[in-house]
Amino acid sequence: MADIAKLAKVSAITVSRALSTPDKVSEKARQRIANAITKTGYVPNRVAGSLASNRTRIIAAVVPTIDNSVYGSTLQGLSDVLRADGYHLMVCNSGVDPRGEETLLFTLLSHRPDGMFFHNVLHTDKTRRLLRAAKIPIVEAGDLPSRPIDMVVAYSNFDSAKAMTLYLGRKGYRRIGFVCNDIRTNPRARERRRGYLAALRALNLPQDPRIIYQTPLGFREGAEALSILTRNCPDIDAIFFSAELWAVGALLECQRRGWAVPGRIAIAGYDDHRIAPEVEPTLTSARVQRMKIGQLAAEMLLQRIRGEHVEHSVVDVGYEIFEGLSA
Amino acid sequence: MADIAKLAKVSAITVSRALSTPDKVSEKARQRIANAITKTGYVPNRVAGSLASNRTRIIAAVVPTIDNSVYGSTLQGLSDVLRADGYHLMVCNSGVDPRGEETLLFTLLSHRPDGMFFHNVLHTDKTRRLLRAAKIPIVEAGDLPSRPIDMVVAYSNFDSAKAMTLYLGRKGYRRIGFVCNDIRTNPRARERRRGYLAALRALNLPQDPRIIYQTPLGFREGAEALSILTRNCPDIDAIFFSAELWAVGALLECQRRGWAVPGRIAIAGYDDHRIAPEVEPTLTSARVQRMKIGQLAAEMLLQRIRGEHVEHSVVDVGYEIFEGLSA
DNA sequence: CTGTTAGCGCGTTCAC
DNA sequence: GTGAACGCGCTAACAG
Repeated sequence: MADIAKLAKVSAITVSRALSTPDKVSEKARQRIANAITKTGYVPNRVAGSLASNRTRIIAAVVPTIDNSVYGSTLQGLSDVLRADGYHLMVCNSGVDPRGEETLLFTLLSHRPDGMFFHNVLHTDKTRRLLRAAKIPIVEAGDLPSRPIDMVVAYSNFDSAKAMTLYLGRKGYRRIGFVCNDIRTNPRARERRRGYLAALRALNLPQDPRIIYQTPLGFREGAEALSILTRNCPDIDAIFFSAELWAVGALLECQRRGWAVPGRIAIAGYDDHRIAPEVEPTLTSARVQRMKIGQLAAEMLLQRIRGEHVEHSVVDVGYEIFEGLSA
Repeated sequence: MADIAKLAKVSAITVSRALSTPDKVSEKARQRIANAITKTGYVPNRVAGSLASNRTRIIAAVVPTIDNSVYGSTLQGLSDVLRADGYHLMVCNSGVDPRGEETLLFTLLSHRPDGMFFHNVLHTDKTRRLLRAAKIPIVEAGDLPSRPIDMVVAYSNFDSAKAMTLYLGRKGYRRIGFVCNDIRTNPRARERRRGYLAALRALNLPQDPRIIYQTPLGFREGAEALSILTRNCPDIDAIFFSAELWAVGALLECQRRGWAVPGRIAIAGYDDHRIAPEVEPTLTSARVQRMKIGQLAAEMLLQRIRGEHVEHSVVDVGYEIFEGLSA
C-alpha cells in the first residue's frame, strides 16, 4: 500500500479511503490511485485491515451438513445477500459430536467473524458462553428455539406439522400415520412429531403407535415405511411423511403397486424442493422457504453489523400447506 | 493474550507457543496457561496471528452454485479434510458473469487465503494474472484443463460422455438422443457434447440435431426433453441425459406415461448422487466421485502449504459407467 | 478533502 | 525451554 501511496503521490490513509469510502476522496486522487493499483497489481490485505479496524467482513455459518440441498439453499441465500455487501461466508458442518462443536466454535471464533449463523438448535452451556462473550450478532435457524441466543429466522416444526395433520383431518382422513427421523438425535423430528400428536388430539383421533414410524431419510425408506404402516394397520387411510424424500418414495411405491393416491391411501409430505413438484399426483406438503431463511438471516446480520436497529429479531418465515392432489 | 501471560506468569510468546507448538513448552507452563485460558475464556485472535505469520489457515473455494448437491459433496470433502488440519473453508459461487469473477477473486484474495479451489475451468487473463501473483497453491476441478494454472483434480467430461454413449451403442441402441446444459455458458456441457458426438462417429451413427437438446437443469426440464425428443424423432430408442436431475425427471415422466424403461426407451444419466439410486429402474449413469475430488484437492493443497512435494499435481479421478437397469 | 500518529495482537528472529 | 524487541499492513482518531 505504501507503494501505491508513493506512486499516486498521496499518503497511505488516502489510499485506504479510496478503497473503502471513495466518496471521501477527491476525483483526481482517486484516479491516480486507481491507476497505480492497476499498474502494480496491488491487492489490499484485508487481514491487516481487519486487525486495525476490528472487522473481518466474514460471517461464519454452521450447518448440519454442507452436502444437503436443503441447507445448500439456505447457504446460497446467505451468500448472495452477504456478497452484495462485501461479506464472505466461512462454512462448516457441525457433525454429530456435541463435543466437536465446542472445538469447532473455538477455532471459528478465533477468526473473529463479524457474525454467525447456525442451522441448529444448539448448544451446550459452554457454547452459549463462548458465543455471548464473542459479542457478535448471531442468527439461529432450524426451529423456533425456546431460549434464543440472539436473533432467529425460523419456522415452527411443531405448528407446520400440526397444520398438515389438521388439514388431513379436515379432508376426512381418520387413520393418519406419521413418519419422521430418529427423535433422539433430531430435534426437528421431535417437534414435528409433537405437532402431529397435538393435531390428533385436536381432531379427537386416537394415537396409534403402530402407525408412527422412525426411519433414516431416503426414497427407499419411504417405500418401506408405506409397506410397514399399511401392514400394521390395513385401514390406515393417510400417511404424513415429515420429509420430501420419504413421501416421494412412498408415492413411487404406490405406483408400482397400482394403488390409487389418494384413493387407496393419501400421502402428505414436508418440504418440496426439488423432487416433489415433479411427481404424479402433485404432493400435498408443508412448504418452507429455505433460501429465504438464508437471505433474511444475512439481512438481519448486516443490519446489526451496521449498528442499525433490527425491528424483529425473531422472524418466523412460516410455512404453507400446499394443497396438492395426493391428499 | 497479555492477560493470559500475566496470569500464568510467563511471557506472551510462551502462551503463543503453548497454543501452536505445545511440545516446545514445559509441562508446568502449559498447565498454568491452560488454566488461565479456561478461567478467562480467552479466544486467540487468528487475525493478528495471520498478519504476523502470513498464514491465515483459510482456503477459498469457488463453485458454480452452492445450492447444488453435486458441488455440495465436493465442498463437504474439502471441508472434512481441511478441518482435520485446522483449516477453514471460505465459500463462494461464481455465478455466470465472467466480469463478476474478477471482482470476486480480488476480494477473496484480499483475505489472503493459504490456498484456493475452483470448480471451473477458468478464466480471463486478468484472473490468471491475479492468481499467479498470489503465489498460493491452487486446485482446479471440473474438467481436465488444457492450460492448468497449478494443480488439477478432475475427470474428463469428454471421455466419460463418450464412454457412456459407446456403452449405449454396444447395448444395441441406434437412435441415441443427448441432453445437456447451454453449451455457450457451460464448458462442461460443451465437453460432454463433444464426447457424445465423438462416440456417434465411432459407432458410425448419424448425428441428428433433432435429438440433441440444451435446457436448464431440472426434473421438469428432463421430462420436457423426453417429450420433445420423442416427438421430434419417434423412433428414438435411448437418451443420454448429461445430468442426474434430467434423467430422473425423464424416468418419472415415463412412469406417468406408462412407458417401459428401457422397453419403450432407454435412459442414461450422469452422476447419481442422491436421487438416482432410489428410482426404479436403477439408473445407468456415468459416475464421478464428487466428494473424493474435494478430499484429494484438500490433501494436495495441505501438502503444498506444508512445503511438501506433491507427487502428481494433475490427478484424474476418472469415472465409472454404472450399469443400471434403465439402459 | 488530506495527513500524522499510534496502535491492532500476534509471530518471527535472535538472544539467552 | 524461555524472553525482548520488532514489525506484519492497515485504519481509528485526531488535527489541519
